Amino acid sequence: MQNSEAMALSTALLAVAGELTQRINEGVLARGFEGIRPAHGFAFVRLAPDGATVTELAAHLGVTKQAASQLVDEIVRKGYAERRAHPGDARARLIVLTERGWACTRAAEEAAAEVVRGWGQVLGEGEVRALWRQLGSIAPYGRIRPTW
Amino acid sequence: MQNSEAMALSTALLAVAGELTQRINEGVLARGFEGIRPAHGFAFVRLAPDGATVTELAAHLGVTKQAASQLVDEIVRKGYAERRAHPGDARARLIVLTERGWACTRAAEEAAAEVVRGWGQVLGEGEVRALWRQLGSIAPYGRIRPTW
DNA sequence: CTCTATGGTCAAGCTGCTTGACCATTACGT
DNA sequence: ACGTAATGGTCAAGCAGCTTGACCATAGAG
Repeated sequence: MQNSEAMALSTALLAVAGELTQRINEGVLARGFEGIRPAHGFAFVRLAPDGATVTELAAHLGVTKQAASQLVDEIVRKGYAERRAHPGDARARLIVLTERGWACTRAAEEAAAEVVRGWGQVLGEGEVRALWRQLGSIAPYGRIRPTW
Repeated sequence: MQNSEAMALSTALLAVAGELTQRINEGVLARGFEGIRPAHGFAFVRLAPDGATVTELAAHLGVTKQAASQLVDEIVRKGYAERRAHPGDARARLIVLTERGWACTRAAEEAAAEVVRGWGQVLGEGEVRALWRQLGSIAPYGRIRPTW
């Protein structure tokens, strides 16, 4: 594959990713969750299963732990998460989603599903699943870099 | 497709996009083009064919024209582009890439090709082309939003 | 039971974006 | 033509989110 073709593929991927991010964020805001930015969504993804420490969150987001701490301040202040004592390490705090945080996460899933349904109308269900499988097998582990 | 599946697909897409952006940027820097950020790359894409005005660039990047103007200041100062008189509109200026700007664009294409080759080793050439076709048909027109 | 490493926060600074104001040129309405 | 509004662009100030640097509390290693 030629370099220019690789760049065309890259551009298409980044365009789709940019639009997806924007539409999910708009969908979340439209469902009444104010003051939420895409970076918060990436944080929620990491917090959702069982919570995480500030340091773990920082690694997931690819920022300093100070920045992650500030982000946690913000979502705590807005009622989406809370800091709890960490079981087994008195230094650490476990950040967990509140019920409102979970509701926000569900809203993001709904918004994502809306966008993906639109893809399904263009590509068909089978191709969307193929896309999922392909992206899943080339996606890096663990970390998401919301910076570009 | 369930909401949680749509979110998993979205997460994979965004993870791939984030890694791609990072790797392209690293590749460009490694080829000796300093002081370049991903946002510059998105600008170069718009400037490459025939140049563009600041306002057009702002629309492409999804930022204010003041921000686009500052970005142009920066890439002009670093020697990647220059402002020329606009033929046919004395208010406007046409921003065009310099030879160094073109060299940087080619470096970005090489870096993108490296990443895509890696995908080819996992998926195979045919699937990568399928990915390209699928993404191309769901990509939005014109604008890229480098904000999330 | 020191000594070092780790989790977390506070404080200050920087960068890239925004809003607001303004000038030059163009397009429109009469 | 001519005056008014719209458009392209820049200057200036402010702000939000990130960084670096310093620091404290607890954990783990010897």
